[in-house]
Amino acid sequence: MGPPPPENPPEEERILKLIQKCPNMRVLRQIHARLLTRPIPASTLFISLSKLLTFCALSSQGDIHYARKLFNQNPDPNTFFYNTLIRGCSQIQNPSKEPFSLFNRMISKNYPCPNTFTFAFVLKACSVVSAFEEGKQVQSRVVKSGFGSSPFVETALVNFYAKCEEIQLARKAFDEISERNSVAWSAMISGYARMGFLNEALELFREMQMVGVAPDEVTMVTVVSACAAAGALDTARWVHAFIEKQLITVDLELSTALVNMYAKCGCIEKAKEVFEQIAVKDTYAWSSMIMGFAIHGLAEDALETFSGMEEAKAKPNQVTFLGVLSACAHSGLVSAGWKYWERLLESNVEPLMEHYGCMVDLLCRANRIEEAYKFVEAMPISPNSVIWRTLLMGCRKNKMLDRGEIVAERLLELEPLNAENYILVSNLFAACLQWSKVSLVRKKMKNKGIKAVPGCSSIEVDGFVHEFVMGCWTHPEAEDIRNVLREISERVHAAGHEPWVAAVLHDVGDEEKENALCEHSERLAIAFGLLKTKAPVVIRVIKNLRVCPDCHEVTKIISKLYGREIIVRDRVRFHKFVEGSCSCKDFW
DNA sequence: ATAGGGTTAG
Repeated sequence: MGPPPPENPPEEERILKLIQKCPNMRVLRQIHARLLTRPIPASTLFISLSKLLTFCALSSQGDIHYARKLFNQNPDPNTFFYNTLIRGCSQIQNPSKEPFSLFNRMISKNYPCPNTFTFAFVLKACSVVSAFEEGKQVQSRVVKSGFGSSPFVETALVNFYAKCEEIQLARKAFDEISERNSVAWSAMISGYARMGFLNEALELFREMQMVGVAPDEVTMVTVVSACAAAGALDTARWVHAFIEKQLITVDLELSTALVNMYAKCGCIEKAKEVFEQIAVKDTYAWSSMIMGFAIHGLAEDALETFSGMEEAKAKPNQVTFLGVLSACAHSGLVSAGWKYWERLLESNVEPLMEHYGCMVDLLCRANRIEEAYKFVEAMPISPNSVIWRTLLMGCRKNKMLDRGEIVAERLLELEPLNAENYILVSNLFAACLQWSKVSLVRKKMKNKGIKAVPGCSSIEVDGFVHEFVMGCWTHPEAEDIRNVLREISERVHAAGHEPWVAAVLHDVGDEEKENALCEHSERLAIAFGLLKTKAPVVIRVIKNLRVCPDCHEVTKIISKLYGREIIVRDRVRFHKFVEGSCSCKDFW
């Protein structure tokens, strides 16, 4: 028999014990009330309130409103109080610049003094909302404070610049770190990955290993994402093999990144294989797979996967529904699309602009332009330019001049400085043979001095990504590429293809228009692929815009004439050209 | 108490 438990432990001990295992807000409120009504030593009260604040601000069971209340009730919040609230309110659903205001309050009152935790948290908070100006102010305080050499602050700074897409500044901050650990390397590689700079990301990854820092699973996620963004399959396979050889833990995040990588690199089978090996799949993993099927035009697989997700009791989120709806759109499954739209409305997921966009796309691809227009008119949120462009593309395809002109007007008043819009409107008029209106649009565009975003295509050869910009001949092997293009042009012409010159906006003669078509970036990339590789190697091209109708036709013909499989990932989906036809069945 | 990671319409 041990000693009997003390019958009346002191109140403060009981309270500290309660806080220790505080399970939810209800209990927390009770504790808080007790703290305020019982006589408790000041030091205990102080520790208790700190713990309560930490729970409210950071626990998934917490409540940020209550955290703010606790903070505001404190007449003299110390640095820890500030830090905790700064961190807490950057982790909520819709974070604002509130963390920066809190930081500013410390600075302007000159009390309490920020420490390395403060700087790391507030920089993180700025990165979450891409508050570039605010973050720069924090940075200048970091310099003055002398905390600039903390590895946490240094890494937070790299991450902040990277998230604001200030990649040069990120690199500068990274280069200034004296002791780089894997966290710092990952932050920098992640920055390159998000910008789609595969070559830079890989170079840094190699350098990291050269200086003897071991990559971990987070590093690999960033490298895998870089491969996905670039659509570089050879490198992707190498990276996957590296992960297996180095026995790097393939956790849920890395698995999901791999699924996405293979899907974005055009290897949907491999994506599926990785996906099926995930033991417990969460919403991200399911969504990634569904989206993968969608961009490959495999609607049935996408919808089956969605059913699997429901059976597995994983909760679909906004991205999941985007995948399902775009899968329906890409395959012309109108009634299925409506069905899932209903499901979306029934769920707790709030439909975003993107979901409306999918529905408009679904209807337009199925040539139900009037239905799509009515759908847009009934939208509870004001349609954005993407919605109008989608409608306009539908009008162009169906040569609906009157409806198209109405849509064009809405589009141009909403976004009068985007070259893409003028090109689209001009294409509508060209499709309807309204040549005088075509030249009017061109003039308008010229007068406003608007320049089109150039088409840009890339192809990976021997582990290096080669980029081609429309009409740009700066590649070292430009002369050889030009010769290949000339040969393609002749052979395609001999096969009876007539170029679709309406796709060219320049005020030039037909022959020049034809030449301009031949300089579309995907043609340069494909020509380079023909030059540098031999069958059965698949020519894989990534393009920043959508494939133009003429290039789509020509690529089909090339695949037949040259006996090459060509896979083009454009802005919205994959096109797999084999033996003269495309996997999209000309529906895109 | 700190820094780096996965899905996102046309």
